[in-house]
Amino acid sequence: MSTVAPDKLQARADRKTRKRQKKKDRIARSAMQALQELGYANTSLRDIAARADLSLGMLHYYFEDRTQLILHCVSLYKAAFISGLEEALSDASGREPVINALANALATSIIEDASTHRLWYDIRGQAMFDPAFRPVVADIEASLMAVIETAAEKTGSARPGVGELGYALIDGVFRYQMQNQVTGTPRNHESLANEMRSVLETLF
Amino acid sequence: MSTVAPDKLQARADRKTRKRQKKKDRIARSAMQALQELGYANTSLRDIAARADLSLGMLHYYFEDRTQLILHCVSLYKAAFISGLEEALSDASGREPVINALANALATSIIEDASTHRLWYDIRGQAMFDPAFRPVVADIEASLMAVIETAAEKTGSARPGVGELGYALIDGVFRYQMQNQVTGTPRNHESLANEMRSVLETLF
DNA sequence: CATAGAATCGGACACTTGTCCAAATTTTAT
DNA sequence: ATAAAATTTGGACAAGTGTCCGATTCTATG
Repeated sequence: MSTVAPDKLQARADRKTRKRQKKKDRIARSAMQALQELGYANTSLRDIAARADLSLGMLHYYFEDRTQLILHCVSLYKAAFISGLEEALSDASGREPVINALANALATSIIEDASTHRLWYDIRGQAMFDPAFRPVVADIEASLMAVIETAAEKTGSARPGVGELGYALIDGVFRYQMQNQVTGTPRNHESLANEMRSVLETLF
Repeated sequence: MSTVAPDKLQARADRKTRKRQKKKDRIARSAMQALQELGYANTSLRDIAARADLSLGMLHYYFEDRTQLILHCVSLYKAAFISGLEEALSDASGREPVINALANALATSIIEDASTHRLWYDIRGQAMFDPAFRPVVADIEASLMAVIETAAEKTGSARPGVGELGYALIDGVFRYQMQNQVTGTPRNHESLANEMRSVLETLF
């Protein structure tokens, strides 16, 4: 029947699915624009399609439904933010340098990606009501705790549970900084980093 | 024309508006049930009407629109939660008692009113996208910072900005505790209070 | 008791939503 | 070049939304 070897067929199918993945990523990145601006509750598929210059049917062709599309967007957030933190941390060693690296990376992200984080907090809140979002949220939070944990180890202040508690504390400050950045009182990098540094000093 | 004295008329009008306020409160308290369960994005006026045994027109008769109704609900949250904290704090004096009172009050509220706080965090998140919610949110947050501030004074550890930073830190832990309570791993009062106490010890 | 005004109801209204599909177009494989 | 498959389109569709209003019932006032 088939005129080509099975492994050829396999490779071909793989190429297809990889290409499809890339396309999904591109669509999701476009969708992010609308989601970041309008928020989960106020963004319709038509908003996304319009801002991304895509037809409505396309979204359904690449994503099963609205939830799957948003979930994909959140995964992209995770990849970008977490790997940025890990990189910043990997370059540092010694207590003060590690604290500085973390504080600086967080402050930079507040200034550059405030509206991305705003969307993240929106989705995390939705997960409190819609269980469909919980696995992705739990996954991201676990990664963030792991980042805190390695930072704690690098500063020689690793205690049991420091990842979990540290995440909650840092997140509280980080979210509040984001809120001020978005709703009225933006601060500069130095001010944000200083505040975060003082928190990390008492944590580690 | 009028056969009664003007102050009589005034008193009558006042009684009317007071009665109307009470009714609005009662409706809002009923609406809370639906909102707490379904969240801001997934609660329609029909959900509210059904669960509160009210007609759809009633909601429009007492509240200008959906936003006003939800805003009223959030105000009720503020009144209940903040006054509870203030009361708990007013009974205590001396460093350890104050820290204990605050930690206990917060832990109790996590256990008893987890889904109310879940709604609060939902609304606070909405405020990041819809400016209509920001004044109420800012008002509540200011009250919470004031509570932290007085607690700091009572423990003799008042520094400039302790209310703001303290709020961000405590809120981070409080929200995370709420999340665990709601999505899977509920803890008992002692465990919650202990964690919060250790945070307050380092803050104050 | 009569009656004006408030309170309540149930449904109409215009609009938006997510989902889906048949047809048209483009890409790929033979 | 031709057939087959993948992609893209534009719109249809039903369900759900907030808002609003005429008709009805209740309540208090004279």
